Amino acid sequence: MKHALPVTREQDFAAWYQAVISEADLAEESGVRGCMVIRPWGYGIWERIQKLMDARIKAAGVENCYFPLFIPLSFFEKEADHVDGFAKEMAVVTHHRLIGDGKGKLIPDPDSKLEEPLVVRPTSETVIGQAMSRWVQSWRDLPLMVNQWANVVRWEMRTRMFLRTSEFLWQEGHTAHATRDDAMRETMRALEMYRDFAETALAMPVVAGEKPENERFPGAVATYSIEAMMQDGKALQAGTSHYLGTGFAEAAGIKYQDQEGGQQLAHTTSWGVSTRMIGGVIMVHGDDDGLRCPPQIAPHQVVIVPMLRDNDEDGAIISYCEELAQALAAIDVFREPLRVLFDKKPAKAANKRWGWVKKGAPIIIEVGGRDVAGGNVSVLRRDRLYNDAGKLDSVIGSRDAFVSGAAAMLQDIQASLHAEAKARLEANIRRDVTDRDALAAAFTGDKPGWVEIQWAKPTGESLDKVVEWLKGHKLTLRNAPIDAAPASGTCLFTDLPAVERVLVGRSY
RNA sequence: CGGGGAGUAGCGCAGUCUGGUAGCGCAUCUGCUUUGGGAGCAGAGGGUCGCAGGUUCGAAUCCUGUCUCCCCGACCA
Repeated sequence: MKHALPVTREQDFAAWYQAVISEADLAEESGVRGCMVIRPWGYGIWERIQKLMDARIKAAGVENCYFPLFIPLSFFEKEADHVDGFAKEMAVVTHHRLIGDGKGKLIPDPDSKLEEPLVVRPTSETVIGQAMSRWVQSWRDLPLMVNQWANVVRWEMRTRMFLRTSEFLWQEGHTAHATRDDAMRETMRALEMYRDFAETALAMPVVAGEKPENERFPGAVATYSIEAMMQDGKALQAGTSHYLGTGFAEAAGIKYQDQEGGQQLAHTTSWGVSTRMIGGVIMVHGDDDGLRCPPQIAPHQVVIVPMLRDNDEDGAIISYCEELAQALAAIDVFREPLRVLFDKKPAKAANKRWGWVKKGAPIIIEVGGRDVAGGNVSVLRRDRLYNDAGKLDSVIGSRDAFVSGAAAMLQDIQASLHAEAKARLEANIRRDVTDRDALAAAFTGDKPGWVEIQWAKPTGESLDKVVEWLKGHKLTLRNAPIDAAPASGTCLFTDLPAVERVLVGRSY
């Protein structure tokens, strides 16, 4: 069977991933290390993610705001664990002016050196904490819940488009609460928001759980994540929510006067999802013909491609398509107007069709002269492109029937993408491994999936030993699923009674 | 940041060892012919060979430096 991409998932998953990004016009290299140009189709997907996530954030009573890109270096020095975690990957601004070097080049003007270097934000806990210390005076000011949509920079050693870029786009929620319980409730609310968003909007099944101590956000008391399984079995951390305790409040001075008149430190949280989610969508839903974009986040849900012949029939085809587009745009699906594009670009119809296949438009409609004459449309569903004979499954049917069923078809595509991914996730989590040799053996195949094991939740040196053993097998602890079955038996690393279960897997 | 590979037309590549001022395929453009479906034939346009120095009468080719990408490792909310 001929496929649209030059390489299949089976042949080389990493090369396939890059092929999807390039062939679907999602993003491209920028010439700056680890930084990508997000092209309109990729950015359109991000805008959809923003729109749907932003609604959920606001529904929880969190308000949007914006903080500066530059953070004074000294802000990071106040929280020791936090600076340890980020120091190695920060971009720093030290000068504010350029001068000619006399040889036609520009260099930073030594006279323009900043008194205090400015860090390009890797995350904004410190600067937002500073503001919170001004905004919070009384118990009546709590909870304080803000979010910002922003870009951040982390100078990672090894970058991969969407998955780990030097600069990336995200939202970061930051909240301050009077009590530990309130802050924990918010931490779990954000986690559940992400879990539901991934499953519903992205059709991407995930496992929500608590990260082990060694995987915690620098400075956090507890870190929770949603983990998604890619088609090669690897795990992708697709969102995180942190309970920060009072450490950041202490560093920034977020204190409030309680009802008894005493001074108390606030309990803070932070949580975020980023453009990494797009990488997850690619690796969960993509196939050998490109991306399969879940309808909820597809910039165009239905694309109409006219089969023009440069003859007298063209006018009729164009008006037929325009009327079809209008009829579709009047439909609501997922509680929003259906997004339809009539692709009038002057290109060969077959090339346009394959272009939309690679981009992953959920439904591609082809309209030729015979369709117009018969009141029909040719429908191609991206989630199941080929029929049993291995041919493109382009189904000719009545235009009116298609229009009245379009919303249901999009919902069906969203559901079938989710079901397919969910089945794969469940089929690839093993729960029968009880010793270390078996654990290592479980990861010898090509697509090993994950293993859920009994876990005594060791800490400190005991945990370090476990992590070292795992590292020797290229494995990591993903998270302790919050909805896992109760622990039973002994931890295969420590031989102590298990207190919970934890997922082990390879990761991105 | 360590080891390996690579940067030549929009894309994919050859040419580099053995220096003599650039070639192929796809794409693009034009014309003709086709057409329920990623078309055929003919012709045309497009590159200071990643960048900066150096050697040389002459550099894609040799030397030095540098940037970016890919793979493995280290690192990683």
